Amino acid sequence: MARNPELTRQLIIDKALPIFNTKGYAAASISDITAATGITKGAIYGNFKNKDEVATAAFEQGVQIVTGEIAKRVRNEATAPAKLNSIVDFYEEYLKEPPIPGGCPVLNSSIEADDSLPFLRSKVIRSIALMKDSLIKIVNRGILEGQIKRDVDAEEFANFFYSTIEGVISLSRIEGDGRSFGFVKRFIQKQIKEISI
Amino acid sequence: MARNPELTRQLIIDKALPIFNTKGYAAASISDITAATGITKGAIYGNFKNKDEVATAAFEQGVQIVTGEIAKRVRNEATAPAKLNSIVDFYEEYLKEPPIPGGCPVLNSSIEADDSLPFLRSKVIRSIALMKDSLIKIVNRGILEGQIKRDVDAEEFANFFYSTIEGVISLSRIEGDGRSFGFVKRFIQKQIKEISI
DNA sequence: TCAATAAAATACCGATTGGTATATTACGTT
DNA sequence: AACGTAATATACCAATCGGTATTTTATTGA
Repeated sequence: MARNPELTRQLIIDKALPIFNTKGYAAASISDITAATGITKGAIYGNFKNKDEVATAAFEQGVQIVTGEIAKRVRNEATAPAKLNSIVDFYEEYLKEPPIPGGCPVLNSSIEADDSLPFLRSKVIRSIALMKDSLIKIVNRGILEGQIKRDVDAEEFANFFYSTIEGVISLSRIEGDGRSFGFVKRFIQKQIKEISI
Repeated sequence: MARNPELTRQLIIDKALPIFNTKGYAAASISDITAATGITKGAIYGNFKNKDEVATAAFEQGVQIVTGEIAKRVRNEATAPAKLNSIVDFYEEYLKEPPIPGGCPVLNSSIEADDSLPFLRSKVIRSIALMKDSLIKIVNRGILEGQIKRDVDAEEFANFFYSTIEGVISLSRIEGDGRSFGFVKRFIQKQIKEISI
C-alpha cells in the first residue's frame, strides 16, 4: 500500500467524511472506514489518535468544502443581493447534487454534538459563527455600497438567512424532494429584494 | 416490580424519550434505558419487539408533547397572527425550559433518519407534514377571517415559518444561548405583522 | 390456598465496538 | 545490497451491543 502518510491521512479523511455525514458519529464505525478506504486499522490509528480525531478532521474537511464553494460563488458576484442569492442557489444545488452526501455537515454535527461529542462542539460553534459573520459582512458592505437599505439589521438578517436555509435543507432532505426548498427559496429571494435598494 | 404492563410500557417510553432525543438513536442503548427506568431488559423486550419500536414509540410521544402544547396555545388565541406568534413564543420557551431535553425531536430524528433509520423516516415525514398543514390552515383561516392579507401564499409562509424555527432552534441549542433566537424571533414577528391586515 | 398465567428478572449469546500490541513490509540511507 | 526506520497490516483485547432463552415472581381466578 501507499507509504505516504500524508496521502493516507487524506484518503482516510476523504472516505470518512461521507460516512460520518450520513451515518452520524455514533453509528459510523472504524471498520466502516477501513472498508471504504481499503486501509487497515493500523493505518488509521497510525495517523489519528482515535475516532474523535478522525471525525474532527472529517468535519473540518466538510466545512471547508462547503465554505470554500460558497466563498467562490460569493466572490463571483458584484453586489450584496447577488451574493446572497448565489448562496441560496448554492444550497439548492447542494440539495440536488450534494458534494457531501448526508446533508449539511454543520447542522448534522450540530444536532449530534450539542449534547454528546464535546470535542466537536466548539468546532461546530465556530463554523456557524464564521458563516454568520460572512453574511453580516456581505450585508453591511452592501449597505456601505448603496445596494442594501441603510436601516437593515445585518445580524438579524444573517440569523434569519442562515437559520432558514439550514432548516429547510434538513426538512427537504428527509422529505426527499425539493418542494419545500422551492417555497423557501422564493421567500428568501423576496426578502433579499425587500432589503435591496 | 410493577406488574402493570401499561404502566411499564409508559415508563419505558417516558424514560427512553429524553435518552433518544439527547444521544440519538445509534448512541442510545438498551442498557441506557434499563438504567434510567430501573427496569430490566426482560421487561423492555416483553413490551417492545426491539429497539426500533422503543425509539418509534418515544418519537411519537415526543411529537405528541410538542404538538399538543402548540395546539393548546394556538387554541387560546383568537386570530391567525396571534396564533402564529404564540407558536414562536412556545419555541422560545422550549429553548429555555425544554419539555424534552435534547432539542426538537422532529428535527433531531429527521437528521438521523434521513439516511439511516428507515423505520422512522415516514413517521418523521408525517409529523413535518402535519405541522406544516396546521400552519397553512392557520394562515388560510386568517385570510378568510380578514386577519391576513389575501395575496399571502399560505404554503410558502408555512414553509418559511417552520424551516426558520427548526433551523434557529438547532443553531441556538449548540450556541448555548438565546441570542440567535432573539434575532430570528424579531424577524418572524415582523413577517407576521407584514402579512397581517 | 393453590394452581395457572402473565410479567419481569436473570443469564447468556454471537457479533461488533474502539483501541492496542505486535508483526510485517516498503522505502531512504549508507 | 543490507540495514534502520517509519508506515501499514495483523492479531488480539475487554467491553458493550441488541437480542433471546430461561427462570423467577407477582397476580388472578377458582
